[in-house]
Amino acid sequence: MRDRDGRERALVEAAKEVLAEDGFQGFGVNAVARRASCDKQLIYRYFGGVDGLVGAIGAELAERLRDHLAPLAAMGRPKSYTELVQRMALGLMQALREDLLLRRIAAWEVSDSSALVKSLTAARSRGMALWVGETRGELAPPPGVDAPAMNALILSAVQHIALSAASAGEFAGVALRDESDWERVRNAIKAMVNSVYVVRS
Amino acid sequence: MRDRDGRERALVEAAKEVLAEDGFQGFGVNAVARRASCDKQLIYRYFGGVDGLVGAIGAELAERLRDHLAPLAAMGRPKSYTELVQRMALGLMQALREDLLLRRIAAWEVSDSSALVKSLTAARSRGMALWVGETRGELAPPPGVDAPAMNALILSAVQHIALSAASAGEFAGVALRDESDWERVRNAIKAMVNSVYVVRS
DNA sequence: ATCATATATCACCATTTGGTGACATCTGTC
DNA sequence: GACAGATGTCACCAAATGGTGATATATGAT
Repeated sequence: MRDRDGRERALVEAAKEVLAEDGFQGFGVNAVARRASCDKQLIYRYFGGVDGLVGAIGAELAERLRDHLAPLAAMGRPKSYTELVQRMALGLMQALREDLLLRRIAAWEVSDSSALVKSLTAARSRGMALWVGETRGELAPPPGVDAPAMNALILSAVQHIALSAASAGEFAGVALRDESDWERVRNAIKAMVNSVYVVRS
Repeated sequence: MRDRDGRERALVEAAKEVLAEDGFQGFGVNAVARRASCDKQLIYRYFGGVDGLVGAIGAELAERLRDHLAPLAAMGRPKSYTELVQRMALGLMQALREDLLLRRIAAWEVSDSSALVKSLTAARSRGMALWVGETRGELAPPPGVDAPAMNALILSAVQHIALSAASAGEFAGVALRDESDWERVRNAIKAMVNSVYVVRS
């Protein structure tokens, strides 16, 4: 037996590269096998087809996301719920900006409802939840706010902005190109989180 | 000459149907021609290829979006900037929920940066801007808020939530299925817009 | 050394895609 | 009616895709 584990890893690696570079549209057994310089038959044998390959990517996904969020954890515990959410939002935005693969997967998620992609969605969710669970501590949202819904909106906004930036360079007339553009977005996000979770008197 | 105009319209109609039903992945000359029950050659002759066909869809898009937003206009002028933005956000959300084609185009926009799709993005933007221009009146955002950036975030959130709902039925652990789920989201959006544009003292 | 098995490659299949050239048919003009 | 241009259909092409059977090659146990 030559090096099965190595082959499998090479295939997963190739799959991630193809997905990142060509997007989910060009994603398939032929492209991946070509990239990995091996026969596509191996994909069927080792992963049972493209589904298994995607599953393998998903398995790494939570960890990958966690790595992106790690620097945030190093900042110490957030002092308030507001700060927690701000970090989460800005952290996710930064991760998406840096990581082409993450963006491609996020785009895939909203473009396809096949079971194939559900596993990816689940993995990403898990990654986020994991991080939140770790850094949340005792912090709780102010009463009278539907925090889960609000956070879903905030994360939605971040995700969509990041995707639009990469594909169109702007959204709703707001440019999303150089660093000053992003500074503007960061400020808007902070302000938004601030006002949403402000303690009313 | 048999009925060129009719053919062209039939082709555009077929293109919209294919795009709505199969998404942009299955979109191509073959599928459209098959759907329109005519030869694909006509697509090349009349539209110069798939690009022209997409362009024709784009041309109808602003109007289509405007139709969706029309009921809102019938509510009379908003009393405050907050109300204006709320209506815009909820209106866009409703439009996306109702209109599969709109969703598919939105998904396409974040998945593909080809010039093909740029025209669609532009058309959609135009449609929104058009409506805002019509109903804005004298209303202005409170000072000290970066309204364009804030609105971009809000619309981003709406758009992504609508897409996630259709493809996954949830986002960030928040269910997006029955009407009570959506009521929850509507309330969160209203609350968000409210707090963001609240007049501080 | 032998033999079964895991590993890897190749050749091939039917199907679909985007695209084009050749041909038939209809229609308005002269 | 004859003719030219517009309109429509058909057949075909090369390329790529997902998928599979047959076959070679290396490895480990006996």
